[in-house]
Amino acid sequence: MPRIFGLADCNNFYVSCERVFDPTLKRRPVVVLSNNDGCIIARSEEAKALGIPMGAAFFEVRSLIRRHRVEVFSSNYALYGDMSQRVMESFAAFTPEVEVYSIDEAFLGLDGFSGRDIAAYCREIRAKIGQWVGLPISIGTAETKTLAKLAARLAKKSPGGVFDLSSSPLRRRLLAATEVGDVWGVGSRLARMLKANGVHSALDLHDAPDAWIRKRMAVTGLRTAMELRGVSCIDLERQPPPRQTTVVSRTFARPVERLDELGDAVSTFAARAAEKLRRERLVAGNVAVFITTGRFAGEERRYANGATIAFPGPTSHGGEIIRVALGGLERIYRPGYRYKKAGVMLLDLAAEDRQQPDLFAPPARERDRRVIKALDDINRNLGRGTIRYGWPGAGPGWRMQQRRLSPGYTTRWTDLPVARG
DNA sequence: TCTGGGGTCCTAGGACCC
DNA sequence: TCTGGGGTCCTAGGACCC
Repeated sequence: MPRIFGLADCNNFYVSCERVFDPTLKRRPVVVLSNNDGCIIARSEEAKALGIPMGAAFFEVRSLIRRHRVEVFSSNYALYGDMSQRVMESFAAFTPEVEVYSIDEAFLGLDGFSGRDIAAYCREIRAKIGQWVGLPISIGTAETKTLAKLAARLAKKSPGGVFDLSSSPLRRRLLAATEVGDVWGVGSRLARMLKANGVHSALDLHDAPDAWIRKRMAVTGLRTAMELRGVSCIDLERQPPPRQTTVVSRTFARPVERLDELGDAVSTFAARAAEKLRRERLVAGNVAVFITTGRFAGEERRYANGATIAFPGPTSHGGEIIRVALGGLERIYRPGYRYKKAGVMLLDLAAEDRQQPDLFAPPARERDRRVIKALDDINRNLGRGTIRYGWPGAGPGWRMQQRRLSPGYTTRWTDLPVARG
């Protein structure tokens, strides 16, 4: 029996959430802004029609917004998260197979309903979500997740907000009318490469030879092509896989220059990250801190750096995480720059109850890893080239390693930000 | 002046061990 | 000191997603 997947997608999710709490916003242009009110992250249909692009900097479209009296909201993630949860829980009334894919999307397993008119069933789901939660959604259905994503795009423009691609006699024609870059799994880089090679539509990719796809797009690309052909390669994931990393980072409203101010920010980020960890009963093995100057600084001197530090043992202890993160910050901070962004990332997450020390990691190897990590942090921010480094006492003579580093950058082992043992 | 935040996966290539 | 293959682990970098 062929699989049938549905993709349910909330329309203009953040804007729709705001409308639930203020119905006078209906049929008016509305946008929602990112943190610091920096740029546009959600638009109502009316706002899209005015030509306000997704991701536009707020200051760039300010006059347009004023002229057309667009309603503007700062984002309210607590509200959106709560609304999202209500929608996702509502889906469970219609199928036991629900994969929460993002804050505003879920894949639904609809196999069991093959005997029924699938589109009619989806219209029922849509009506009930509208009634129970007050949010408009669209649902696309097909034999694979990739096709269901395409179907959901078509559903947005269909009367009734539902589209079943599995039974559509127009399938080839619809694929031909879909830009290859609009296919799930084909981003801007691959789209450019594909177009340069004459693959313009989803149908072109569907028809391309496997060997060519494998060579140019790796296995993920091949999987995408197979999915376009109706062969399901990406299954539903009812339980989310365990989290591997968590990040708290922010762009500052104003440039920050002083170490103590950066320290305040980093402490806050570290504390939040630690909270996330404890909420999910996880522990972290490493913490990374990073700071950067602006991306749009023009002539200004740029600087970006990060440091990764291993905890003595896996931890979720807020105080410890803050302390270690601040230590990392001190290592990478350079005065005289205008910093625009900082962040703290917790790595190597594991379930709290299964933590055990790694009994098999010899100390020398641990040190080796830390040196390489420290160098890679430098490396990542400076570019390519080659350096050699080592330290005395590691066997006969110095142990030497090679790492790529930026041209023109030289260092001696004594320069390295590590303790010598 | 003002340009988001948080994730995952795949591959190539080096280190290391036998 | 050189030769060499096979396997594993690790990382950066590049790609993707919302």
